Amino acid sequence: MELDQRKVVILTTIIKNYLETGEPVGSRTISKYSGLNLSSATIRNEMSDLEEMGYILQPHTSAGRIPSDKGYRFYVDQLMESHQHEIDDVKTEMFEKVDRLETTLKTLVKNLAQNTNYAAVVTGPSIRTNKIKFIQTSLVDSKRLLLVIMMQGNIVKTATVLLDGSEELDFNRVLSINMLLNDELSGLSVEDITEGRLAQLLARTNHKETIKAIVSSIVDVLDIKFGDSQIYTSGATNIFKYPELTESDNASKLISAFETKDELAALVKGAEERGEGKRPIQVYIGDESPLQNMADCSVVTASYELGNGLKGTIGVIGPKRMDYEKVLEILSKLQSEMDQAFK
Amino acid sequence: MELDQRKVVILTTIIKNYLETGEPVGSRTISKYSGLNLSSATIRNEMSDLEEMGYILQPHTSAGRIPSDKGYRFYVDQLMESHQHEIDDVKTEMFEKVDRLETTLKTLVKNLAQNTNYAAVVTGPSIRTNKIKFIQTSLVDSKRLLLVIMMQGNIVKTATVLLDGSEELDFNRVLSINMLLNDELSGLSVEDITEGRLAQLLARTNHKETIKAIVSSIVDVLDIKFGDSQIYTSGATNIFKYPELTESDNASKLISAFETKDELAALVKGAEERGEGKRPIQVYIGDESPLQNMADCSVVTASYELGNGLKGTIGVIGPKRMDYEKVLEILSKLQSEMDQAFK
DNA sequence: TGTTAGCACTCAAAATATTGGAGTGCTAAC
DNA sequence: GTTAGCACTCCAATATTTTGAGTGCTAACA
Repeated sequence: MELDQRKVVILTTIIKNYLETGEPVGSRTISKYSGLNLSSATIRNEMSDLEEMGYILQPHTSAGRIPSDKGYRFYVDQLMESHQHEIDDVKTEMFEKVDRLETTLKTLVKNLAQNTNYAAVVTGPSIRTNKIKFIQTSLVDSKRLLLVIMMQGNIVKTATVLLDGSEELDFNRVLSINMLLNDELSGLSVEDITEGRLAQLLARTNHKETIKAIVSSIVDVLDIKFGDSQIYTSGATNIFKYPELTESDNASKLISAFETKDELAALVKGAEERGEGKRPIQVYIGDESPLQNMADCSVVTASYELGNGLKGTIGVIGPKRMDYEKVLEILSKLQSEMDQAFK
Repeated sequence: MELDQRKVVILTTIIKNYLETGEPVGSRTISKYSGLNLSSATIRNEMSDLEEMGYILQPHTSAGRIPSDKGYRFYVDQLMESHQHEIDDVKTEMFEKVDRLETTLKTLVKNLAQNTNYAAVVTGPSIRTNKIKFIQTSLVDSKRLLLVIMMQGNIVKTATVLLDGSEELDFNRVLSINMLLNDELSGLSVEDITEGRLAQLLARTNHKETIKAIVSSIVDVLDIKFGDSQIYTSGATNIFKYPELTESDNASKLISAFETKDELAALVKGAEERGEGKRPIQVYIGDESPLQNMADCSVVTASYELGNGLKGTIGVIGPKRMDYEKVLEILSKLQSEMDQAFK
């Protein structure tokens, strides 16, 4: 059977109506609002076809129809087509304009949640692949060094290094250690700090123990798992606005995912990687998402790039009957707002 | 009417039973489990008295009784009495043993939620009253300084200072600026940084614009509102385990409080201040809590002290039928664990 | 005088029955 | 190909009944 123009109109009408109301849509409703001027009986015939083709389904006999995942997929693909220019715009360059990335991301995620009325998640660039700009240590007391690392994009990480006290340090020695560290390590990412590098470093100093402790701290701070990578969420409570996400213990599971964040991080990062080379906005509908908990949700992700390989992701999580059109629009709007913020 | 021994036993039995089951308790149950060897009829007479006195109430005629807030209050006060030694123990000194306070607090709050099955919240010491240990700035590029501040308790804050470029800086100039800053500001809290201080500082330097920018950054970073002060939460989803907190849109409100955190911060801080000079553990039952959203909850808070005026609070939020005994116990246990952690 | 058995009564919650209406599929006529 | 009409289905809302836990009161008892 073929999906002709009339069927497309009917399918779209069903979906749009269902997005608004969340109730199954009956033939009479479509007959009235599709603009096709067909009687409900005719519509019924077409709906029967659409159901057979898998685009819509009945929750039970004698109920109206609701879109299936396949139906949503068709709708979203169509939408992506017609918003192509906006979508391609999202990828943007804002490297080095960043001053307080953290603050910006927090604001961003908040706006996103408020504007969409869905839950929002934003990840900052991964530090694992980010490169060290400079390193600085300073003496806190006889057994402690304060370690400050600045990464590309002006992201700062700090740690305290505990010393065993076997090597005496003073201001000048710390200064030379700093010079050595910067000389050897700046421009590298954690992944670049190999055994070989370390050996090379140690060959150039008398303070071997101290250097060992510092480097191990550096790796510690930067070599963190998914879960700990910068991830901000907002609007988790928005899911309470959609009954289909709240029934039984769905709500509990979803909220829990937002509380622990690592599942979310994996989801969003996964989207980023899978999106490699593809369009920068991706939509997962229901089961398409890799997460069990999200089987009743749709997830829309957009990646952004700060340049120099620093990438992050913005995501919106809501019910399957999400207002996809609005979400796509907002994602591209936020992009330009971020541009403003980093001017 | 007097609350004699027998009435106390009955009241306690009602409360304990209700804590376990969450269901109204009837006279027959008490007759069986109180150990009093009285018939249900006698118990009924006593319950009638207890109700008149306001310790218990009936959700509706011909239902069993549940504790009123007054009843809970009586029970908790009694409990506090018998656990006095544990409770007084909670106040502890761990100043300067702290190495990564942040990590510890995160672990603490997680443990607390897991052990109690309630929601947990922990606040770090307020930075406003914390004193500066040392300050360090370093040149990032011609228009940017990296500012690192270490506070008492080895809490580190960083910021980037934007310069207008009117004053040229080099390594040695930054060094002298650092010395000056430490000389003038270390040992002070933000509250101590007055106009007078600033003037005094400026009198000693040629880099007036730079110093102004730096000090304003320092104040910015440290002089933050309640909401931004260190606050960690965990186990918000535990509230789904208690139906009485989930019905209608209670859950939504509670979870939302956990998401935004500032209300929570206010609650917990408030407890800390109101607890000034009193016992270090406090219990708020239902309406006793200053927060609307928490009217159906009980909140137990304990304050800890790192010494030198650095105080924080640990809180547990759960249903009114909270296992108060267990919570009090766990709070004192966690305290000793923290001691261990900081050895 | 305090305790208890017994009984009539109450009321929420669970189980069951009733109804209404939105929606469908099918058929026959246009 | 389109449509009116009709019998049929089934959810959801409402009403009804049943059940049982619990109460208060009274009268008898130790």
